[in-house]
Amino acid sequence: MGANPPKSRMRGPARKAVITATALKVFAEKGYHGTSLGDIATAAGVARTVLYDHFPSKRVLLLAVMQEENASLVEYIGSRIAGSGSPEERMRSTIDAYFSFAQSRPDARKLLFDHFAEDDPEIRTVRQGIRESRTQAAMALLAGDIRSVGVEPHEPIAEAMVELIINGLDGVAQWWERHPDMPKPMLVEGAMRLLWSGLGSQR
Amino acid sequence: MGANPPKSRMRGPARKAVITATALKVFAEKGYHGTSLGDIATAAGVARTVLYDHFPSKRVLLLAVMQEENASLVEYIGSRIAGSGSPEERMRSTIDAYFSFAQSRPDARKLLFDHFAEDDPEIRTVRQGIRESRTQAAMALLAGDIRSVGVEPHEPIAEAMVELIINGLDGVAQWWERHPDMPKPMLVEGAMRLLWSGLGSQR
DNA sequence: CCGCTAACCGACACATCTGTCGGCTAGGGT
DNA sequence: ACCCTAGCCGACAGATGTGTCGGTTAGCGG
Repeated sequence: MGANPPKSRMRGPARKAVITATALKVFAEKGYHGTSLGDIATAAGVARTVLYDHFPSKRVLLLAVMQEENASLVEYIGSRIAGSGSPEERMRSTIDAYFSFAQSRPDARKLLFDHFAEDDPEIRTVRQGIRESRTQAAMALLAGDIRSVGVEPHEPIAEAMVELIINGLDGVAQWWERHPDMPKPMLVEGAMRLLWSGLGSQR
Repeated sequence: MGANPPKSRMRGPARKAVITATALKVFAEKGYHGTSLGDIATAAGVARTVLYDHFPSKRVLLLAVMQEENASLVEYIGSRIAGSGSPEERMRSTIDAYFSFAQSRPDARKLLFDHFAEDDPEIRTVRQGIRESRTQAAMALLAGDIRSVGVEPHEPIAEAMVELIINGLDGVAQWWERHPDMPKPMLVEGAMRLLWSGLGSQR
């Protein structure tokens, strides 16, 4: 996969970075149980045991990659939310930011969103924490809009509505991966039409 | 897990039914790669090799269960869609039907929706077919509503919007499983508020 | 009551995967 | 120029999982 012939040695941190980047790709594609450390090692161009020089186990490797990519997602979205503008504009820019992330880092999106039903208890716990923090962040963003349709943000139903929005948008991102020709602005427009205006609005 | 002592022999079809029912539970909980035939056999109260008397391989077993449960879902929803009433009423009853299904058959929902990123090529293909037919069915249901907001149902963006709705509703169903105290009518109301009225509607 | 089919199971062969251990050597530090 | 550490690897042990084969027996049909 990479340029093997040179066979040069890397420094620890550099090799570790190669490993996490490769692990992201493979885990995203095949899921936790579906990938072996051998898969990752081969794809990264090193012997399998090298992975153990950097991570004590397969589980810890996945966890490290998940934490890393989640931080990256948070940073990515956080840095491009429009602080000002109308509520509508703010929501539009957030949706736009998420779709941008999905486009520029498809593996990260898959790792964080597509494999939520893994069975390992410890992984489940971490994943649950990530999801909850994500839901809370979205809740904070949408609190005003939710209130404006007559639901108080602290009510449980508000959380369910936020889940609908998050999962719905990710569903669009998944669809986009299968239909990459669709221009992003059109997707944003379609999502806004549904979530902001609603299907019941006459035209 | 079951009443073992009697140790009575079952007829072929009855045993097969026990196996598929058990396989549904275990696959739904742990996913394809996460479950072994030993897990299923133990949970079903038989020796592992008995599974091979009914299915030639693990993959075929999963595929059989998926087809079966998908048929069940289609039948369930199809039989309770309100044929008459306003577009709004029709949408509400469909959402209600899906939430009812999610509540009465949680394992089936998980098997069909939560594990969409399995890696086995053949499984992927079948799963993709199931999803496409589901999207088309929803599209047929929503065609009128989609058109009424200015999007033609044959445009690709319409498909993306349907994906948003489906994935969003399933996100609510997932949330409901973690918060079972929420009464269903309230969930339906919340989903309608978002998808029908939209967040932008003043109150 | 008896035989025979179909249900059931234990044991085996083979493959794959995780994690460990000790050895080799590239290449930076001195 | 040499050392010696940090990066890299092959080989091994143990666990787990799939699929096969042949034997055993429950219990239905005659």
